[in-house]
Amino acid sequence: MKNYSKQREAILEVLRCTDTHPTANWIYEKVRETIPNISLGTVYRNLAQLAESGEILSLHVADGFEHFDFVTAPHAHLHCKQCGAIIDAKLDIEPLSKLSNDLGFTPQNTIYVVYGICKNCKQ
Amino acid sequence: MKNYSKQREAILEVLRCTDTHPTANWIYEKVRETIPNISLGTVYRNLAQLAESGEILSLHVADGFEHFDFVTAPHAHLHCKQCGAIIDAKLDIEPLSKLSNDLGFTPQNTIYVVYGICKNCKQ
DNA sequence: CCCAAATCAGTAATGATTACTATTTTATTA
DNA sequence: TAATAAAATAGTAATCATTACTGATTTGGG
Repeated sequence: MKNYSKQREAILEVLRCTDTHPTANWIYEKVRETIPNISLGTVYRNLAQLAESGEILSLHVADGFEHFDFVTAPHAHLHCKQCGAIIDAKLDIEPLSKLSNDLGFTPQNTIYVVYGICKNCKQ
Repeated sequence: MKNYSKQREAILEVLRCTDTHPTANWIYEKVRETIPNISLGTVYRNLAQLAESGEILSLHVADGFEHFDFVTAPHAHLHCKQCGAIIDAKLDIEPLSKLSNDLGFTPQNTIYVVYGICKNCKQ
């Protein structure tokens, strides 16, 4: 059902080696350094597939871009409204996925996004 | 700085009277019933302004649409990957924004999205 | 080696959102 | 009430992240 591809491997590798939360286009530019003729569509398709299978996390914040995260363990994302940075934060509360059972909802994963202003932008 | 407009009033009224989490276009269609020649751009502009001022909540989930919520108090959103429904859920944990973080981040509001499958779609 | 399914590169199309402009509305002051 | 500037609007055009499509290439199992 799911075959190996060196493109997908390279995409995962790029994501593994960054601590930011890049967009598809950023990853595309990065992967092009090793696979110059890779297609942007290929990047999108593989990212969607990896997110679907739970290997990576897809993150939608209020900047109009889809962001990706190699870390799938529950954690919070602090999104600076000014500079656009997405900062990881430890989650020292119980994940929400435990809560939603009384509604008959089967949770798969939870995204926490805190909007605000980061340290740098505040001065 | 901010003047009254009957268009903004109508947009807020539509949002106040729905328990779903509509998109700009859905709100546009609804407001057109009372203001037939309102412009879609006007709906977008006012929703952005209302979200910016904190009167409503802007919600980005993995369906490519921006959704809006009249309820600004912290609560979780259960998003069904199958039918696309967004269901409100009580938040019986301490909101993330209250948590002190040593990252120097100034939180303004937090969005909680739980992805999964809803009761109906599960059968 | 052979074949079917999966994946790809390259390109075109989609469509939610934003930008632009000339006109109208609002709030204030005289 | 009239005059004025700022804010908001309708209508339309432009943007651009993402998706869809197509014919070629790669993968994996027998």
